[in-house]
Amino acid sequence: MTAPNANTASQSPPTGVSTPDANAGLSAPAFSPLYQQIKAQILQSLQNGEWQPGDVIPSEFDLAARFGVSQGTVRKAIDELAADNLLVRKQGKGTFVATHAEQHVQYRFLRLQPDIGTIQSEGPAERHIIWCRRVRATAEIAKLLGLRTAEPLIQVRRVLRFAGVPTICEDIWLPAGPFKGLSVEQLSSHPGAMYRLFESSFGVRMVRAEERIKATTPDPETASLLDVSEQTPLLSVERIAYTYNNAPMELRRALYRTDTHHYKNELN
Amino acid sequence: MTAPNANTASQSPPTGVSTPDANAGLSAPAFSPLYQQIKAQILQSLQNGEWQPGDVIPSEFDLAARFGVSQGTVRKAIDELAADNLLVRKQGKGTFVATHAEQHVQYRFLRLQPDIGTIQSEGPAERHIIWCRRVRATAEIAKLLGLRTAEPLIQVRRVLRFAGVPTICEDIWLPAGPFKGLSVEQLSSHPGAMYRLFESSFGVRMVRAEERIKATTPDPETASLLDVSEQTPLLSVERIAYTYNNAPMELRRALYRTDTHHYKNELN
DNA sequence: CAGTGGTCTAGACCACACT
DNA sequence: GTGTGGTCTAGACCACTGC
Repeated sequence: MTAPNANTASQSPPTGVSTPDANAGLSAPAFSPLYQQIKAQILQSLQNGEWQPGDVIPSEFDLAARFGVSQGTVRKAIDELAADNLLVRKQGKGTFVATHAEQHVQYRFLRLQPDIGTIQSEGPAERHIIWCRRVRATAEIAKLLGLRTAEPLIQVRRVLRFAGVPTICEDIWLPAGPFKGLSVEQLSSHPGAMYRLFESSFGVRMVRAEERIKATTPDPETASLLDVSEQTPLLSVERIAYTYNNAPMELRRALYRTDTHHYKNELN
Repeated sequence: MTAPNANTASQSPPTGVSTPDANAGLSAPAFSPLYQQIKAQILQSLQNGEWQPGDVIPSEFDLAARFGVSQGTVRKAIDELAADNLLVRKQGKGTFVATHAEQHVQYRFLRLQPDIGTIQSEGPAERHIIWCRRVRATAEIAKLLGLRTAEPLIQVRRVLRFAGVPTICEDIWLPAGPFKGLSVEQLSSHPGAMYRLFESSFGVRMVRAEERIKATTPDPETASLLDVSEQTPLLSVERIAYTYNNAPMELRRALYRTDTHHYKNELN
C-alpha cells in the first residue's frame, strides 16, 4: 500500500523517474524529474480547491507517503512552489497556501512608491469607485484576456488617493462569468485590496502578472479625476494578471501620477 | 588541513554549523547554516577575482573537499548563487562564472521592447556616443553612488537607435577611479553592450540594478537628440547598478520614447 | 513534549558533454 | 569511458512552535 515504487528485491533505492522499462523502442524524449511531477500534483490540489488560501497543507512526510516518494523529493517540489509565491513555509508550524489576505504586503503587484520617506508611511490609500458596469469585450481586450470578441465583461473604474492626492486612475476588466455578482457595494465596502475580494468572494487567486508601461497624457475625463492638466505626462501601466493555470483573468489600464511617486523595479 | 570540521572520533556526521559548544552563556542569536558560509566563501572567490567571468569553477566534489563539507551542501550554496545569476550551471560541463559577454541576452537590464513582433527582431541597436567627459559629483549623484560630493566621475551621454529611430537618450555616471582611462574610442569601437566592456576592460561586473521610473517631457537638447517635440511624454528611467559587494557602481538617467516600444515588467 | 520545517550527510543512479 | 551536474533516497540532527 505504502510503497508504490517498490520494484526490486534488493535494498537498492527505487529507480523511479524516467520509467526506463516502459521506454523500450523509440519513445518521446520527455523526461520529467519526480519532483516536477509532485509539484504538478500539488498544483492540481491548489487549483481544484482541495487546499484553500490560508490553509495548512499536509506535512512533508504526509505528502511523501501519499505520493510514494521520499520527503526530500516533496521538499524540492514545495521549494519551487514557495519560490513562485504559491506556498509559504513557516518553520515549526507548517506550509500554507499563499493568500492575498494575510500577506503583509498590502498591494502585491503595485510598484508605485512615494519618492521619499519610508515605504507606505503615508498610510493606506483611499479607494473611490467611479463606476462598475457590464460591457462587452472589444476585439483587443478579448485577445488580451483570451476570450472571444463581445463576450460579457465587468468594467470597473476607480481612483486611488495617497495622502489625499489622487494618484492612480484605472480601468479594470474582468470576465463576467467567474465574477458574476460583483457590485459597487461589494467593492466599496470591502476593507482590503481588490485581489483579496477576488480570492474570498469568487475563488479566483491571482498568481502573477505582466505590466507594459508607456508614457502618455490623460484624456479630459481622466485629467479631471486625477486633478492634473491634459498636458501632464503620466505613466500608462497595462497589467494582465494570471491565475493558477496561467490563464489571464484580469486586465487593468491605469494612469499613474509621478510627481510625488515613482515606479520602482528591481532587476536581477 | 583538509578537514576543518573534523571534531569527533565516532563516525557520526560532523555537527558543525551552530558551534553549539562555544555558545555557552548568553551568545548572539546568530545562526548561519553551513551552506550560507560556503556561499559566502564562494562569493569571496568571485570578488577577489580567483575565478574570472566565463571561467569554470571547480566541481562540486572539489569544492566540497576544499571546504570540508559534503557535496550536497556545496550544491545548495551554488544553487542560490545560480538563482542570483552569479553562476551558471551547465549539466555535463561544469559551473561557470556568469558573464555579460556570453550571455545570450544582449541587454541584461534593458526592459524596453518593441510593441509588436518577435522580441528584438529589429536587430541590434545602433549606439551613438554624444560625448564622454570628466565631471565632479553633485551632492545628489554622490549620495546615489555612495561617494562624497565633488569626487571625480566620468559622464557619458549616448543615444540608442532601434531600426533607425532614436529611442533612448541616456546619461551615465561612473566613478573615475575604477574606470580610469575610459575613452570615447573605447566606447565607440567596442562591439557589444556596455556592461561587457566594464567587465573585460575594468574588471567591474554589474550584478543587479534598481530602476525608478517616472513620466516626463524632454529638455530642448534631449528632444532634439530623440527627434521629438518638447511636449512628448517620455519614460524617465533612473538606474543604479550594483557590483558584487552590493556597492553602487553606475548611475544612469535615461529617457525612453514609448511610441513604438514599451517597458515590460514581470510581477511575481 | 511531539510535530513541523531546515540542515547536513552519504551513497546510488541518471542525463549530458567531451574525448 | 570519464567527469560533470541533476535526481532520489534514507537517516540523523537542529531550530522553531505550540501543547
